[in-house]
Amino acid sequence: MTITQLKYVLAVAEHQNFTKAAQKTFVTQPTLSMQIQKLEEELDILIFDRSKKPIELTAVGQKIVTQARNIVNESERMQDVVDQEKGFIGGEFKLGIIPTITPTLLPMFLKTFTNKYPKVQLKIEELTTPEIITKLQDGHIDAAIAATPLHIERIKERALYYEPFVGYIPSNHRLSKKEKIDSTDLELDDILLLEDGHCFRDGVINLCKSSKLSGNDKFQLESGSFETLIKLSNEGLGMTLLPYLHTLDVSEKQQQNLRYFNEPSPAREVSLIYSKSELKLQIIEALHDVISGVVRGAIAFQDVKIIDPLKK
Amino acid sequence: MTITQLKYVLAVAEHQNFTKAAQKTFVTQPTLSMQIQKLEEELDILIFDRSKKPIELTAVGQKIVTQARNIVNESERMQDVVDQEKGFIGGEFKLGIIPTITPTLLPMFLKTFTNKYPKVQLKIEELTTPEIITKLQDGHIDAAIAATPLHIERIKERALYYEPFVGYIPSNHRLSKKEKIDSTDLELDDILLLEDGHCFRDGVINLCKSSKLSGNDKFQLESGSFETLIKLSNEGLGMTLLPYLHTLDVSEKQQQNLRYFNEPSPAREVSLIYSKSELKLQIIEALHDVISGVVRGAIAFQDVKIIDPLKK
DNA sequence: ATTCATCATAGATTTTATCAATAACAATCG
DNA sequence: CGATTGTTATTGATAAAATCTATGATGAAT
Repeated sequence: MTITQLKYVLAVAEHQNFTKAAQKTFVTQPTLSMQIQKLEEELDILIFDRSKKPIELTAVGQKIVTQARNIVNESERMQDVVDQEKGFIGGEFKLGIIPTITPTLLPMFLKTFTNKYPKVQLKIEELTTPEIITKLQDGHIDAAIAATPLHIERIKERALYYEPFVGYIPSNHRLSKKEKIDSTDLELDDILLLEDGHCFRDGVINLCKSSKLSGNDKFQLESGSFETLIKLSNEGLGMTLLPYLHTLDVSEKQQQNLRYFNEPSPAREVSLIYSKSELKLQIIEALHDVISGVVRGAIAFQDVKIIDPLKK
Repeated sequence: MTITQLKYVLAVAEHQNFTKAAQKTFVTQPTLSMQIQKLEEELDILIFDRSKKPIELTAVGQKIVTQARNIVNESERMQDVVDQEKGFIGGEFKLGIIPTITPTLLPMFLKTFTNKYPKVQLKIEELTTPEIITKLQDGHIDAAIAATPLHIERIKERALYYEPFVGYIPSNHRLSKKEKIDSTDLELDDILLLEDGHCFRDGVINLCKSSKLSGNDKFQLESGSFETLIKLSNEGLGMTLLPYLHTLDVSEKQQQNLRYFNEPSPAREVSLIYSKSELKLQIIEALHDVISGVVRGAIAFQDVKIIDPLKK
């Protein structure tokens, strides 16, 4: 049994296809076939059921894959051990970020980080929360930035900051007169939301439910960006909710439409999350320090009430 | 990095000598040198300090060895995973036993076990408790039977039975008249003990201390076997203490010299202990079931008071 | 029936691990 | 101080293996 063989097994298990797995592992398909056969022979058991289309893991195969992940993870951590001892912080690091955070947060810390840790090659990918979770578990990304708490097994969370929601309320809206709004004021019907799949949407829906209405969805426009939402809102189609950091970017004129919540302001917790296997922990800690340092100045709310991003 | 290379590193780290490590791993010394050099090159760090005699691990080397143990352990568990799924219980299994348990317990369960699990090749080694601890941690034995609790990190304990101490008191002894003895009756000066290194000895010393005397060692005979102790005791050199199972073997005449303790009788807890990595857990469980089943009939004491084997 | 997608097999090739022999080095001893 | 011993490193040869290209086999889809 070799580590290489185990990596091949993981690749095939993931893609359910020898040919694709071969491409991903940069070898030819026969190489994969042979090596996996050798492993199956050594363990004297079938890992894959090749009669099914697409190919499937056998019952034992499932457990073998789990154990293989263990071994491969541990083996990849060897370089971490050495790096840590050398005080070296570098190498490729894949970071996932949810779309509602990227445009505001990324510019805030990216330059600082790459300056401070020039040897780290950050590969940033915009992903939804569910995508992040599976990719973390499969080891396709090293860490991610998402709204928490997620309460997911084998995923660790390290809070970066707490970001309050802010109401964006056009002048013709019923709440426009209020200087500060309250979560009990919200009615799901007249809030413009991001399209489905964004966890920010779920958080907001959850927020409304907890106050008043349980949403009859007769009229709803949904968009993928806050820019669009603001424009729609200006057209008189309803209010919307923005994450605080986003409000720093809106034009001066539109700033007047912002209405903060009475404290405790509803907020989302934004965390750096990563697998419990804690690969590349040095880089994760470096990221955490840079980001929370950079954000600390920008957000200074006292009392917030965290909204659960997953509860539906 | 290959699993083989990691095993070589572990072997050299253990023997502090390439030549010996090569013999233990059944390859030639140049093979070891080369493979370890390759690994050092790949990680770009020195694992061994070859200037020291005998050879030493570098600081990073220490951590690499720890991580290598992880990986090698996990990789060896792969076969376990398969075996478990197949319901197969077999293979080589190295079991350590402390000398004060072997002669009585081994005959009780060995035949039953090998009959029930003919595919397991038990390799039994008699070892002292400290030897067992290091060998468990180094992965040289799979499990061991010893007096517990040990309170050692990374070692799990599964109690097999509780074995009371029994006094062996020759007719001329001051306690001979009593039908049942009490731990407060014991005086360290007149108890014959096994030689140093046997944890049974430590347990007994501890027992006395907790009652009366803190031992001025002006007169002490020490032996390596209970047989000898009994004979010495018969010569009038003092009483001794025997573990209960051992008393089943003494001659009828000598049975009359046995004095049980008032309940709660001091006792030792005997456990199957194994590394937290839980390799070959199926066999460990099989062993546990067989042994505790076989002993259950032999020992039927109600109330015992466990003596700590390590507290000094 | 033919095509397509997919995995297995065969034989050639390259890479790698291992070995035997020996060199290099350091410590020890006479 | 040189010889000896115990140790690791180096070298070149050999065996083992991993991988590749080309092709065969199989089953599903057209």
